[in-house]
Amino acid sequence: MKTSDALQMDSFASPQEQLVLTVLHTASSLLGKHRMLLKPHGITPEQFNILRILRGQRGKPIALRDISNRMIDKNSNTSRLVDKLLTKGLVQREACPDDRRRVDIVLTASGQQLTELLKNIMDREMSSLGDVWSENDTRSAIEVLDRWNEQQH
Amino acid sequence: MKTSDALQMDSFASPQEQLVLTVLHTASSLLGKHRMLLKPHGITPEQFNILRILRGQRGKPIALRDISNRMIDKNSNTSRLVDKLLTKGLVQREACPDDRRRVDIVLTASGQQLTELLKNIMDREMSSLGDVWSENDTRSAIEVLDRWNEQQH
DNA sequence: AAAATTTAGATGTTTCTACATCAAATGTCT
DNA sequence: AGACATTTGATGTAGAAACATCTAAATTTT
Repeated sequence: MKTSDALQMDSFASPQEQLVLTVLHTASSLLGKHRMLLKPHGITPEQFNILRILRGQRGKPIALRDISNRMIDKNSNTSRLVDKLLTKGLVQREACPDDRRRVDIVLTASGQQLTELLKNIMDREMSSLGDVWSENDTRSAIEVLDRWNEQQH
Repeated sequence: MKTSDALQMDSFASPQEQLVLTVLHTASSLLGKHRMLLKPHGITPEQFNILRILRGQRGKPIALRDISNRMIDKNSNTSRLVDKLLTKGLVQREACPDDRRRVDIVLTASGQQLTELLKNIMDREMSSLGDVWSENDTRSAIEVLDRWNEQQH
């Protein structure tokens, strides 16, 4: 359902307002879909975000701080999200020798296994988007959105 | 900061994945900005969403159910959000004569006043987006995103 | 080196979300 | 009409976000 229909709005103050609402609505919808896909495995999208970051490290430990910096939602409380993953035995904490304030995180074997499984699920979902979004359209939409992001901070 | 820089990603599996992450990141960033703008007035973006819907009614009562349908985030618990607005004296509940299950909501005078103030703030914010987003680019980005939304449900 | 500042992470608190459940009113079906 | 299903909204609850605060360790300043 188009955003204007989903929100039952028949007019917008400006195309810019419409884009803002469309982005917010699309994000909420995408996140809902991700939540649904991950739920059977007891993982939230926020937790998966961390798993994906750790996977990108290919075994190299990464400090909690650096995980935070790479999160989609910078407000997420990475400390407590990692706690959840720890409880599930998916990640391990390691003391950081050269800076004792830091806490390094790595995937455990079962964490790697689950992450691969989830990544396959998510990749399949992403690749299905190719049917709706041509590469050109996709790139131009990215460019438009990022133009706003570049202005921030 | 561009999304790829903000997330410190140097490559994406596909442009489609990049767009998904860009949409999520942009939405989080937009929402953060809105939260910041509304905070001095004790209103969250979710609450403002309801105020904006009520404003669109121009005094005509609207059932809680219909507010839910028009919310950006369909998961929002409209019942409890309206409670917050009630406590602040911004809205009023009214019994609905023809269907006693329903609860109609209207803005109070002070609710109208605050909503106008907040709408001015948000409109000013939106119109500043015109500097980054040309009308053509904006329309095409909306079209691309909505193409995915149309596929859902 | 001592003092002051900054940084990394944990934790406390309040509010909100996500999800399930519940009760009452309405609608449907036979 | 009576039984069953659906709709509308409220509410209970676990967990997460938002925000502030706190401790320890490192860095900078003087």
